[in-house]
Amino acid sequence: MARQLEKKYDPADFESRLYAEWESKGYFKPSGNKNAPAFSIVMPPPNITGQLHMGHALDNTMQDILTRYKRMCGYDTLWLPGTDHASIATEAKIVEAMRKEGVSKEDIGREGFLKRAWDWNDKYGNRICEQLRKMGSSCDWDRKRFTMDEGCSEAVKDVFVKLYEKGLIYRGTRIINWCPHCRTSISDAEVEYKDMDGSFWHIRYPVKDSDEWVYLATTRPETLLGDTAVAVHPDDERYKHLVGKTVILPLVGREIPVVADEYVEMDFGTGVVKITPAHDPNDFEVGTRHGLPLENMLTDDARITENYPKYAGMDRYEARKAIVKDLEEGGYLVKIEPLKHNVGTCYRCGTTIEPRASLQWFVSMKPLAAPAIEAVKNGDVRFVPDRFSKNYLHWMENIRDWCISRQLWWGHRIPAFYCDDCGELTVTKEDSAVCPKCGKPMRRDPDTLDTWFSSALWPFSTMGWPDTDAPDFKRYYPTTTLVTGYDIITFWVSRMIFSGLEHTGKKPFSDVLIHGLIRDSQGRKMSKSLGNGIDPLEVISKYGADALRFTLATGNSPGNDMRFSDERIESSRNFANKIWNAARFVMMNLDRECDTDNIVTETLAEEDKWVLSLYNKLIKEVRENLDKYELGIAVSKLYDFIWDVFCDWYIELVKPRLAEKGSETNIAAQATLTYVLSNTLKLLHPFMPFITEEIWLTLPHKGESIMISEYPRYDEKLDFPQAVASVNALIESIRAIRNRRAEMNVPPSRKAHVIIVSPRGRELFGGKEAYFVRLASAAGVTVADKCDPEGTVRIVTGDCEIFIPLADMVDLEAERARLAKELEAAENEVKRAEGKLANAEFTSKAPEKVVNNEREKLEKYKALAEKLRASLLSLK
RNA sequence: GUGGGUGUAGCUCAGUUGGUUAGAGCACUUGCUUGACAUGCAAGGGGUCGUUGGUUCAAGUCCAUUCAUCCACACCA
Repeated sequence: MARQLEKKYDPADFESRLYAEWESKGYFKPSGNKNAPAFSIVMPPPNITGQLHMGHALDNTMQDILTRYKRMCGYDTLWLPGTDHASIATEAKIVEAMRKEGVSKEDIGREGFLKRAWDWNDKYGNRICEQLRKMGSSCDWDRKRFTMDEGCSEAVKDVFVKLYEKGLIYRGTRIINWCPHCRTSISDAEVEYKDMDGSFWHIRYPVKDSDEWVYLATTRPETLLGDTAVAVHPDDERYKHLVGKTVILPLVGREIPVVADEYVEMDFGTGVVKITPAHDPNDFEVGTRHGLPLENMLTDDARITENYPKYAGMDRYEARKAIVKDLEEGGYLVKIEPLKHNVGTCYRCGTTIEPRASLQWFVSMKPLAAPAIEAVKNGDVRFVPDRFSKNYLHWMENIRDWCISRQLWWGHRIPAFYCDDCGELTVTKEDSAVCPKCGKPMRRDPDTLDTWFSSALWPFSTMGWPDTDAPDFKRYYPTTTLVTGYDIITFWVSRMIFSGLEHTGKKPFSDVLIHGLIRDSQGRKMSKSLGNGIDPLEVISKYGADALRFTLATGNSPGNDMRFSDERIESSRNFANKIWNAARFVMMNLDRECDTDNIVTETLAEEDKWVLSLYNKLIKEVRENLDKYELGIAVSKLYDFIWDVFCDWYIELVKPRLAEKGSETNIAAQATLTYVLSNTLKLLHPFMPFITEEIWLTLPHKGESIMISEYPRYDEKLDFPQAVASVNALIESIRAIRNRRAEMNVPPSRKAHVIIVSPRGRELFGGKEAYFVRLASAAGVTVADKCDPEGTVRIVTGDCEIFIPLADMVDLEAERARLAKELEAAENEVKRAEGKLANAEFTSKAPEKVVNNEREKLEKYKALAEKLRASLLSLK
């Protein structure tokens, strides 16, 4: 053997070494085999500000499992990595760092700021990629992209100009969500609503030239400054006489009209609503219908404007206090009620959003949404699990126009130019544009685009689009599967779908595999503020990447959250350790080169055939599970096979034969051990790439690496049903004997006398005496035509009876009780089966297989009950 | 308000198109220095699958009801 495994399993010994080898040998690159089907995934690009967290770890483990599996199945496989410039998050981070230096954005200007941002990207943008390497991610790093690299930027410009020319991007004044902290607009999707305690202020406005008042209530009294009307319902008899009249705005003295609008609900409150078109989406609509002026009363950082000298410069909450106080003193305040209401907050910084009328760029969504809805409805794009298509459709069907302009510097600058001279607006991909109308130089729009605008193009902008002849675009687009969490379906998945359809005419991917969140051991979200996050890198350094990946794959069912705990990661590490030691055992018993691609079946013992059959079944099931994205099920089957079948039974059964060096049976045992181990490692490789490679390379093997070997295929030549039945019977008997000995507290040092089996045992266990000796503490096995029940403990299985001469240890009373209990259970089964079979409905309607199964079971339990009865009798 | 998830052993969770006696890990009890592994081995206890009803020959699995819990979206000033 070229190399032996270290005695102790220590993943740090080999994980990074193997990764470097794989990468340097180019195994992560697509095979380029034109005859093979393509399989492609684009990695959801992590933010350049980000550090690897458990969410990334899960997402990338799942992608890597699929990629490695498909690669081994012979697909031409591309997993394309990259990073996202994350405009708002990155900008906030840099501004914060600058604040500590006492420098502001304005101080250094746009150029200076962008330089800092690019420096940041150079310094930290690659950090997360290094961390993904530690996970074992087999993505093609040579194809790594960045949302602001040249190609992606070109795609963004192209898309913007095309959509503008089609009339699907427009500029207009609308109510948008304004974050006073980030000082930018954000989209509807970026607003998080939180329940907060607030108050309901009831106030009254005097009607002009009358002693009447109108009573109304508001959660935001300070917006009174921006009121340009009050509204009532047109059918409201109480207020009909007021419509068209004028009320006087308290504190301000502005005269504003009373308008009639159906938006007002008569039954709610007093039926009168103050209308602040510049600071409320609904009021904006009312304002538009009635031609009301927009009165913007707040600055960018949510302070009162100079228009209201008494309050100017106060922030919105200070102003609220001052205004309430003034209202009270002026006799306008009626009462204050406590109220819980939902307040929109910025998803990045948590600041309360200020709805604000503002001139921004928008994408007209309705026309783009229609085909995106259709693609999911007709199954062209499939969500796994399916229930998420409902979320998606709900979002798409109720979609509003997408505000895409951001008052930030870090990002794709909007390719729109304004001529200050003639007022012309030009949208063009050219950078230094001259006004097409008057030839004067133009001023570029200072705003940048929403980060998600470029993310939406990711599946094709990374493949060379807008060049539709780009080789990657032609070969790997549309991609096969997108793997992501349910939390960004609206942000990202939906936008990729409509963008792909609109710009490439094709869906961006066929399947969307959704996973849940990783929670802590108490089920809480991992968050910085709670400090309960578990760092995947720490887990890797302590337990290894394989253990982390295995933990993330185990119990992974699509769309569901999972908890992460020390117990689970330890159990995964123990599994890795188990494999390691099993492999060491196999190797120390090898004295010849074994063929791991083929196995000669003629000389195999029954247990060899047994393990091969179970292995063969495993291949079929694991492949089926992986094809259906059932990663958690596949991995638990591998676990059970390796631990229970291969280690606990097969290795134990085969041990005696390993001592018989040079014999035919010894050779067969070595061959089977090696064959099954080596190929099971292949099955496991997508889940635990490092340990499987390290062991596989040490075993006899053909080829350079397990990761480019062929994934095992089901082979009917390896099915041996008779051997399976026979070895299962053996195992059942050994278990039963152990069980009896344990129950009777037989000390392990005490070998039983020779075990006697009933005649049926001759066929069942002929030649298998050694197993009983080794595994069931027997001194030997004899077959008796007629057993002496005196002085033995009896064990009855479905197939035969076993007698152990341990009479001196038997409490006859307890023995009888035990047999009686077993008999009762058997009789109950007989009754149940008989009842079922007596039911004509069952026998006629149930599938034949199920009925036959029931018949066999009935026979089995009848025989068992019969034997138990005989045993009981003989004890009397 | 609308939509959705979850509820299975003490804990955390699997359970694939309905079909043997419902599984695992951890925890627990008992016994083992078994020449691969104590990160281990063997044996064991522990569940009326949230409730009630229905469909079916057959329900943890499908339908309805209800309770609990979580989430998403939308929100009336």
